[in-house]
Amino acid sequence: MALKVYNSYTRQKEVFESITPGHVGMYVCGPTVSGESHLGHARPYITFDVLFRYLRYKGYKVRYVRNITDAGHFEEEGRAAEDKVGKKALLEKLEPMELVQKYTNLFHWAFSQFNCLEPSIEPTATGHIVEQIDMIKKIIAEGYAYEVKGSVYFDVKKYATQYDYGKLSGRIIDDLLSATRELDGQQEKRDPADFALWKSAAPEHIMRWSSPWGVGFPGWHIECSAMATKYLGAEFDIHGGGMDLQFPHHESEIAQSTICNHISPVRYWMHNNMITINGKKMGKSYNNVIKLTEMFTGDHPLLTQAFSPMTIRFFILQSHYRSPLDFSSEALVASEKAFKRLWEAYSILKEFKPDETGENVTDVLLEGKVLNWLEEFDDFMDDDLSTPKVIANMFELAPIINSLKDGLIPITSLTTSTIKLMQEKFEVFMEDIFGLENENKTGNETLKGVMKLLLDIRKDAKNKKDFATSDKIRNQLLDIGVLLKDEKDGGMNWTI
RNA sequence: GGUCCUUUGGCCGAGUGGCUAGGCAAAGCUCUGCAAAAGCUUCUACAGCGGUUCGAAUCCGCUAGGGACCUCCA
Repeated sequence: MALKVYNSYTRQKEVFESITPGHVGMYVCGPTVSGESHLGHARPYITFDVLFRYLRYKGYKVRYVRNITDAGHFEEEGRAAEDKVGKKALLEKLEPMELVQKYTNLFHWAFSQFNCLEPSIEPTATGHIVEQIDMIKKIIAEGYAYEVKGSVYFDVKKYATQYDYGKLSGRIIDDLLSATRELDGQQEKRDPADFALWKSAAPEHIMRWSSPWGVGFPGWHIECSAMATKYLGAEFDIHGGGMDLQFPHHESEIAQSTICNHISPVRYWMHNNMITINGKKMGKSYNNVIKLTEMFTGDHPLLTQAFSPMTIRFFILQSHYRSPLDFSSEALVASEKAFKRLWEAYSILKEFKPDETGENVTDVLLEGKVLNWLEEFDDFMDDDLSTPKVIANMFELAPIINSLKDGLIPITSLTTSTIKLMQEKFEVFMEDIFGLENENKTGNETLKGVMKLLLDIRKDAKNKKDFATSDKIRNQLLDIGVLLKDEKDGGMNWTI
């Protein structure tokens, strides 16, 4: 089956066909490193990490470009231009690049916790000022930008006469052009809908570069256009990002690149929906953010406990990326338990020795069901990354795995090849595609030795019906977070 | 105000007109020294009203609630 993705540009699911067979160019808008990443940021980077992993699974060679926005851009056109990064740096008495480095490191750390693969290229805006200036020059030469007092603006009105500005975001150009904004400096622009390509820098502005139009800094939208063009070409396959970036950011990217390269830059625009908290989007402007470090430690009034990176990753995968996802501690707790149960079943599955069974099916019905659920893994992913459905199927299989282990279902019910397929599919989807990983810290050899000793003592106690000792060991271990489970055959299991 | 989206059982969330989504919680049972885990079973919902249809959570309309974007935002 062919992969289908929802293209925001055409507003429908389309069969994915890459421009260059076997290769995919993918660009995702990265973080602005002027602050700490919060829960909302986890969604796009995990979503597109799964897409990246799935494309590779499908056999594509993928160049995944995700930028770092480290050049502060103005907060609002026309208003006194403020360099976000520069401004905060003053307050914290740090060099701008020191701050950028700090938050970039933190970002990298958080997303490695999420087991996100590193992008193929992670370009920084400050490292591509030259490319951005070149691109602006080209746009001016093409006649779609004009300079005013050291700033350069894109001429949206002119662009709209030939191209469909507003198509991606469903904007009506006349509304945009007639929109009136009571902002200072608005007079500079020929039309309120015009956006800045280059802003002249006020003297107090720390981040500044020389340009043909004077000292200043690049507009926000131009960095993505410049870097995407440089590393992926004039036309590339996938551009991803949060829905809130559709307008004006992505709309403007299309305009800039189209004028510069004479071709619409992106084949498939993909946008993830927002994470909400009490029904409201999580965002700086709403003052309702929960930072990732707070999620990991549980140190936030809205959190009843700490939540591990894998719990959060699983929580995000349990909903479809284009649906809004409402955060609550309760929902995270549910995901934590669900993930634990699923991973446990997966671990059990890994231990199966399929050779014990044969090629003679003793339960045709079950065999058929299992095979069907497994086949659907791929179908569901092909259908615009329906991760929740894949997970639902995994949960259909979990009781079967557990029953096979406990002997409630004879192992001979399924053929060798089915067991092997199940093992293979679970491994590929859980680990390679979903990027989930074991969080148990049971790998330490010393700890293992100590635990073996404790279990031996407890087994002896149990055999002597010394339940006081047996329970003491179990309860005290539970107090420090080690869960003991007795098994049917008298064995014992433990997890942290 | 404009554009668009959304409203599913106690909670979270899939849902392509006809077939049990799934998870968490809760209850009962089985297993068990007791637990835990596991297994089985129960709880069967689609905001309201009207329409289309043999048949609608799914399509259309109206009403009500919620949200996103229009300004930095993933």
